[in-house]
Amino acid sequence: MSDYVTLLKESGLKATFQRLHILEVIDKYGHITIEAIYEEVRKVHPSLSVATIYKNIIIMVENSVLVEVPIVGNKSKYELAKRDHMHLICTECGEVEDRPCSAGTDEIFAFLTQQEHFKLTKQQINLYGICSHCQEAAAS
Amino acid sequence: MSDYVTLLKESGLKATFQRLHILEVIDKYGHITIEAIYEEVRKVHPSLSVATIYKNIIIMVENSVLVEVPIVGNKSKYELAKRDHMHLICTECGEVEDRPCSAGTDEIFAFLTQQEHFKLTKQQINLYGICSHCQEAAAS
DNA sequence: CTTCATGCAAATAATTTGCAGTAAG
DNA sequence: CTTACTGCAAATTATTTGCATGAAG
Repeated sequence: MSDYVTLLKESGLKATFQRLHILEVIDKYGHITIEAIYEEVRKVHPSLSVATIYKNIIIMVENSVLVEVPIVGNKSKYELAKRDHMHLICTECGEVEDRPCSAGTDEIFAFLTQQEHFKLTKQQINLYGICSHCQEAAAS
Repeated sequence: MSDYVTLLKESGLKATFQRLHILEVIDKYGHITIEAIYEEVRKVHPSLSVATIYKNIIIMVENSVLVEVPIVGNKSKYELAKRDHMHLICTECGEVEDRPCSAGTDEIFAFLTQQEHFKLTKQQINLYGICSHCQEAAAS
């Protein structure tokens, strides 16, 4: 799994134990808050400081290793950078799941971009609702 | 303009001077941060406290009078609740503009919802990029 | 070696809370 | 009247910063 080393170096960042550990935790959970990363990471590496997490999240977002997913009514979560996708965000349990962008949205956006003279750099499509799991739980 | 009184009452909230004032500021700016609301509002009503702004934003979001628009790398902005639309968010100047959801996206989402058994309650489509104004400014 | 990253503690910023006083309906 | 709202100050939480030490390349 540790080709995070390559990823970091290609981004001009040193591959420290702390960064690799943070990346592994994010990968494991898919989408995770800073606070949760901190709690998870310090199980293995108790001396790792919050300041280090903040500094690293910021620099890894700047270098497009990570992506911030801001969430209505909650703290932002972070995910590994990957090709465009949508988020299904459950407002009950807070889980975030990725889904491919439906065919067609690309064209719509491309059109909008040209018509608007808006230089698109990033899109975030976030669908909020109740996941099937929480719906089942509510039905009992 | 002050049919915010009706809006608030229908939502079960008292129509205080402070709330009306906050709503007018949000309407005037379209999309605005809590901090900016505070600065704007205290020009007219210097004794209005930040705590009041926070409490009111929270309760008006809960009652669907307002909508939070979380923004990557920045504080959330708030807007009056209105029918679904997209946001064009300029990463240079921070401006947010509304655009109608392109025809077609509704169907895509409806389909996804059924297929996923995900009970959709809200969608946020945020397109980040550089607005035409900032592109021109950069070209000089 | 040299540069960049870490960890700590302190500083700052953001948000929340409790409560006594006030205004809305 | 009665309930909900405001404003203040204090408490809490979140984030940032500076700097001496340590690790990566």
